[in-house]
Amino acid sequence: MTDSITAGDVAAPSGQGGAAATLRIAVLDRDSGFIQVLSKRLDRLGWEHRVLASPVPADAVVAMRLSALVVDLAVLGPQAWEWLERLCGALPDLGIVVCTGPSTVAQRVRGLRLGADDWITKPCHPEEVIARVQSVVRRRRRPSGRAENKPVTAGEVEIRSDRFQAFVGAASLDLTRREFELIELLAAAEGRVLEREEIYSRLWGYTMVRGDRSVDVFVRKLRQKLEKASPRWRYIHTHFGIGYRFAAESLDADRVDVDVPASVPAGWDGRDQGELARTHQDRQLAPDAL
Amino acid sequence: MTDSITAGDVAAPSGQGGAAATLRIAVLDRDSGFIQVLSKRLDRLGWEHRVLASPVPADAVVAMRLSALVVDLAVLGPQAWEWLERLCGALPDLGIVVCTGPSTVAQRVRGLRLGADDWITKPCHPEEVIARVQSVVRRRRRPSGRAENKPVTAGEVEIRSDRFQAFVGAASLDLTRREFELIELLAAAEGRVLEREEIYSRLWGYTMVRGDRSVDVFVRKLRQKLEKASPRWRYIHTHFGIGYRFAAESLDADRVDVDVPASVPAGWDGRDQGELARTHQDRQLAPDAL
DNA sequence: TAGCATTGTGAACATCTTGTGACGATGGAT
DNA sequence: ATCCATCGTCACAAGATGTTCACAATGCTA
Repeated sequence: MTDSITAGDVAAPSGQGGAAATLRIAVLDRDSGFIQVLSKRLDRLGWEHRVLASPVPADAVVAMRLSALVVDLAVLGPQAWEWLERLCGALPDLGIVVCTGPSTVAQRVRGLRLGADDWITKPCHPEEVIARVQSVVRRRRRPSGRAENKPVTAGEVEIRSDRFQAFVGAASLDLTRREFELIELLAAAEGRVLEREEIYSRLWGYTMVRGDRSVDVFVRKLRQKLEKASPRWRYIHTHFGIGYRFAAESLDADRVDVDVPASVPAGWDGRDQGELARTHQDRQLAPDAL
Repeated sequence: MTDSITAGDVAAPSGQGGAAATLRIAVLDRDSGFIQVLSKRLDRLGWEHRVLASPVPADAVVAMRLSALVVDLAVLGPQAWEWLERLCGALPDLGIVVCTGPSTVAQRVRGLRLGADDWITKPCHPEEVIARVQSVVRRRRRPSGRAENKPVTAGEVEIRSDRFQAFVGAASLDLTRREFELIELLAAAEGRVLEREEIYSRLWGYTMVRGDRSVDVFVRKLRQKLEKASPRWRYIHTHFGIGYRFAAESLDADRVDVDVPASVPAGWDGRDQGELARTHQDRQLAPDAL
């Protein structure tokens, strides 16, 4: 929206390979001494960072794609709480570290309850600020074991996180980054329905605005590539008014294959397969398909 | 910016349908005063917690299946760092909050780098400890959300919130979003009568205008689908002038099955089953049915 | 039993959602 | 500087879902 910092996009929250990803930080503060010292440290660490001197609208913060934000509530003035609450609501994935002057226990508790991840009282040592930011960010990327994950298979496709790519046999689906993130996310949900909002916030890192069609568009692109590579299967199922569900289902009439064995009793729906083949719209499978 | 900590001061951001999951906490400390006050607070919150007085081997901590651990490094003695590092390595998902006496910046940074999620300096207010523990735990269980809920069963139907759908055996009821929300709401009420106004406001989010028939219409749609999928049962009962009640009742003459035992007094109405089968209308239950 | 109020029904109508193809912006690579 | 891949937004069309309405059926009260 407003501006980007420098380099291309920072690793999406979900993403990240093994190496310590570069962090992208913003500091919202006016204390020039503090800023100067902190900036110097951040530079040395190689973290992308920028300094904001005045309350930035939550939307603008969203556009910055930050890993974390260090903020002095004093800069925000009277609407500090409101601002904080809105920001936390819009960016559940953003690490927020309040670093501000003397405060009461009640204030700190309130800030933390509103969604702040940490609260540091000034004066403080910049090294501690950095350590706490790291701590906050560290927790965010939980399933760090991406590298160790075995490849996931569903129907004919094999999703290999180590290559950021999906395959059918030896052929690559040639997925782009977003497409891969999407299929990975869906497949990881193991047949659960994921709401659009959740998909969006996990892929893009912030809250979806009403009317955004990005998820739909990427689902279509993914479907096209899946269809081309594995025409006899359906993988992504639409749940009207809700979102999408990933489950490999064979279109071959003689049997109903699903990536989860021991699952679908035949005659799962009373609908004929033909209709399934015609549309992505989908009825639920048996509950025990999980 | 002044405020006190009153009871329901700030709703947890996670708020919404799912009741705040019970947390399981351990406190490793010897400061009896601190422990006593903190325990009292934890009790009131309904969190499961236990107090440990001496360094517990990491394996033992694993077995406790904690959400978070509050620890005073002083208890650990000289091997505190080593212990901390081992624990963090073994349980990357465990929230670790160090709560200990005066320390240097270097010590705090070291602790945080080793894997601690937060560091509180004593003396401190127990409310702040709790708020920081919540903050630490908050992000850890984000993606779970709705998936945690076990499926609800009533009569022949199984309501699965992870699929936004209800099933009878292997067959889906093919509910739309609103229909599903309705059955979910009714079923969650466990046999209580829900007034129209309440149903409306919980599903639509605003208050019902007089004369709005939406709830009735959706009840009918739901009934149709339930009837088709499970003809020998009645699930939604009308309470004239009030609203609806969800309870699985078998139409088979030999016995009256109800999903909520002890709710419907036998011979609950003096009506014969035949009439029940003919209409949805339903007399009030005995007062204790509430 | 009559009469009014409440609820059940079916269908028409209004909205909202999703699938799709195309386009312009952006950033990296050649 | 130019070319290419990717992304995200639009506008449109086809469907699905949600709402409203008129009327029938049922319940409650006088």
